[in-house]
Amino acid sequence: MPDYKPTLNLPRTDFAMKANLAQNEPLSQRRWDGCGLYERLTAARSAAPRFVFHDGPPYANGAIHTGHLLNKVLKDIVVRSRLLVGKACPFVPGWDCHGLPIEHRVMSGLVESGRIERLAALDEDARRVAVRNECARYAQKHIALHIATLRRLLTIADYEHPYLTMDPAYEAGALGLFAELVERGLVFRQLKPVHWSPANRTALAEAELEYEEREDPSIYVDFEAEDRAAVERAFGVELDTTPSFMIWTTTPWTLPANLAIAVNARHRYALVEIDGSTTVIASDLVDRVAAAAKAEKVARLAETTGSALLGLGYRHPFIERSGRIVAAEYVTLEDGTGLVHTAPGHGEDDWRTGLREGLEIYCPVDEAGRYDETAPSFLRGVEVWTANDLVIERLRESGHLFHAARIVHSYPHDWRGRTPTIFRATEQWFVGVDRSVDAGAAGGGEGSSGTLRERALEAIGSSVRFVPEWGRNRMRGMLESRPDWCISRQRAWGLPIPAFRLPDGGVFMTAASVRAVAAAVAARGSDAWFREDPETLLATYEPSSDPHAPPGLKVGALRKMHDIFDVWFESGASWQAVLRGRELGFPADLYLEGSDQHRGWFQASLLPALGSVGAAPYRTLVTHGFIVDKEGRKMSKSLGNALDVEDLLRDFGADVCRWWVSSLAYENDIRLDLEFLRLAGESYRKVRNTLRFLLSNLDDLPQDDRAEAPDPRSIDGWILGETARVQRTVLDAYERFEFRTAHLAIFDFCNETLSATYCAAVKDRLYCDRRDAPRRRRTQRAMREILHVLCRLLAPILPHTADEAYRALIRDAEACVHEQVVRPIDHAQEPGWSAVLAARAAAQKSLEAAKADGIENPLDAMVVLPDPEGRLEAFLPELADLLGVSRVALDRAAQRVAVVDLRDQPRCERSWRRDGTVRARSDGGLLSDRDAEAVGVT
RNA sequence: GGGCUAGUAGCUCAGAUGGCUAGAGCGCACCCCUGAUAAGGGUGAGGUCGGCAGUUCGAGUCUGCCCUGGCCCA
Repeated sequence: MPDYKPTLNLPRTDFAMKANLAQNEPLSQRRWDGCGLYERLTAARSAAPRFVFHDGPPYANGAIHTGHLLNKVLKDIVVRSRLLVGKACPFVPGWDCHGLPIEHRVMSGLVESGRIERLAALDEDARRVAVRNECARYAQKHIALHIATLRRLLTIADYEHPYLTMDPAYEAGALGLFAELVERGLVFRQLKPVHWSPANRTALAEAELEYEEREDPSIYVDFEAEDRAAVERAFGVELDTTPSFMIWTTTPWTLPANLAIAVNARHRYALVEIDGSTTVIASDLVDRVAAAAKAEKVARLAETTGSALLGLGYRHPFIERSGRIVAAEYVTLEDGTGLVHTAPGHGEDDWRTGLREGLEIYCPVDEAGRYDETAPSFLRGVEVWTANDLVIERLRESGHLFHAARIVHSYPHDWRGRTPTIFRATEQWFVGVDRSVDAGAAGGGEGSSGTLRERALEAIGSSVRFVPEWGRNRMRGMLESRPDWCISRQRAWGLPIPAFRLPDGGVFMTAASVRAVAAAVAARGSDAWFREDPETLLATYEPSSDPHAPPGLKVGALRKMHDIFDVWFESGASWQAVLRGRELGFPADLYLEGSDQHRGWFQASLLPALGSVGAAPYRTLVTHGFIVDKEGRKMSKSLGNALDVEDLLRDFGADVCRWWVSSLAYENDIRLDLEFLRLAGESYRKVRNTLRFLLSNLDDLPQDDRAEAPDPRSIDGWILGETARVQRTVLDAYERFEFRTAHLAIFDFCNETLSATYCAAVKDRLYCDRRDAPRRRRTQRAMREILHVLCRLLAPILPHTADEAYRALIRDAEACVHEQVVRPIDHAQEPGWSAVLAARAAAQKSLEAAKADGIENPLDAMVVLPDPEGRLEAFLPELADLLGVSRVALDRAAQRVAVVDLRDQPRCERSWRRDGTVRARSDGGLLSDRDAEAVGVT
């Protein structure tokens, strides 16, 4: 029997089945970098419609983690899908460089290495510059690491020219924006309590605190009511003595700053007689207080609600001053008395309450932790820690001390000296959200007036698109309740707030002076603030032309102040410093970040933009969720369930990671486990093998082969119609940021439409038809067209694989799919195909059932399809291939599919089909007519 | 404690305006192919739709409460 295998047109391609991504992807990356792909695209699309997509700056610290992977891959799919439709999509990656985490790290390093001692010899400014240099180096190092990994992730961006918030041009942009806000009257100074280290005379951030056990006094204090009758009315009783309000505190030293007592309006409060004193305590806490004080006689006289107590007055126990009862939600029944001593200068909650109630933010404690001149005489000059006992003694003497004990509790300490810290009100800079924007100020600013809050609510309510839509509601809630924005920090590593101290103790900073400093910073970086004197910094400032300059201002008499900006202010200025500064376009079409940025960067960007240009800096906000582990728990290093991105790239490859990302419902939490990536890898291989099968059958198709579109009733006409449909679906999904829909459409197309249906059906003609048979060529041309479409549609998700396949397709190793634009493809769908596919499904079930009768191979069968309306007739030439059987017949009278056993009929030794034409040929083999013709025998 | 959000087969997800025996892919099981071969094809088994009440002729889909996660606040 002749061996016919060599006469077949079997598949051939260099496109390997095994992707070897970890090894080959870096080669792709190098090839793209080598040809300057980003720059080439920028140049090629310079006149094209632009999609302005602005990157939010990750913090320049640590390594790229899985959250970055998610974020940056989603962004890259956006960029590449816009490039695919011919748009220009400049994408400048950014890094947030300043801030405490880096400064903290650097300081720890300096302490450990002992170099901190050497810095101590320097003056204040020189020390700051030295620390800043270290910080800058640290940031730079991590940015380089980030970029390397992001490149390895196959993201396309202007990595040669990233924006760094520590670059002079950026800093100047941020200061310019700040000047606008100053000009519009949105920036002001106000006291606010911060964590303070009396030992080091410095403000501390939350991260610089270490909580340690500490023993403190625990005292219950009676604050005498001012108006007995009012209390009687509140409780509906008559009394023969003036009652008091009982508070509990562990910081007696803050009592001199007491200005109010807070209650929870919803709780119940009791008027009690307890060991001789008549006082008010939360009903649920009476027993607890009595037990703590070992009180013997406790009698409840009456009860009322917290709201009934609001507004009642009391006398301060040792200062000539009155206070009143105010409401606060944070008052709980956990401990104490349910009445909270409130000192707006000594606590964050107290401060908020104070602002709301219009209380003074009073803080009689200086930076060394000693009372100032405003304190009562027995405390002046005394350290707060010593004051505790003095205060207690004074309360005891005057009969206001109900009970005193000691308590061991967790208390914040300065991370360096391990000394206890206090809350102390200091002057801070704020951007006011409820101040009306001074629209008349020079420089304009469109839009109506209104406050930042009003403008923000309006912007996100109408002019910004949210994906997912619920982001709008979430952000609205946050904007409605957000406080004024405290933009100052007392650190070294940051952008200085360019304010000066006047000789009279006042503060000098105007829009014009900020702009002058911005010019200096633009030229010499923000280190200039620490290196230069006020005259140099304000070289371009002219007091006589600044209407806001204080009279008689002498620049030489100014002293620099040393607050720096909150890093959120800096990153929030990116639209100004980058989009406008580099003329990339404003506002941005898109910001895409994790949903935590509804409070963070989105707001930090929105508020200043509304305050200066009067418009939101973005048109659309897309947010994604957070990576969690297999069980849905937060992923973190400390929990030990974090996955390393470098490991993932090595073990799975960037394309597989990206394929996984594209499959996600990214707006929710995202579970990640090695198992999921393994599954993504399998589905990736399905796509890859489909590409490979298509490519491997084009080996002999002449490059210049062209022909008219195939008959829509042919299988090739059908597949081209399907291809067009998939392209529409995928492009539409990309457009709407529904990458998952694109992923599914592509996968389903590769898996079902192509691999299981089309490719299986056309194998026979590809392998067995004469090489240049019209039917075979028609299929090859269809496959080539499919590949052109598929490579492009895959390019945003699988940059390496799509490019690899594309280069194999057009047989040009230098080609690049990423420079290609989507192909117009318009093939009509022949409506009869749905009946054909339904018949195919029915036939497959019948064939499966026929296995029981011994017909295990479909090529041993003929299928008779019922065709009552004759709808299948036009497709008859393709039906046998489509069903994978040897023959198909149609029967108008039949009700159901019939499978006919052909095993007694001769089988073609070349095509293995029993199509009824098989007979012995001149070469001695058994062949069908088609195969005899292909081999050239008779 | 508050705002937003999620909980549907082992896994990832679909399931406008409430309406037939709740869908898809992967995985799994069984079978076929051995001319896509560390590939390919077919068939099939898997779910009390987080829990408990309620509204309704009828609820995965509406309401309330609860449980378990996530983000942001307090």
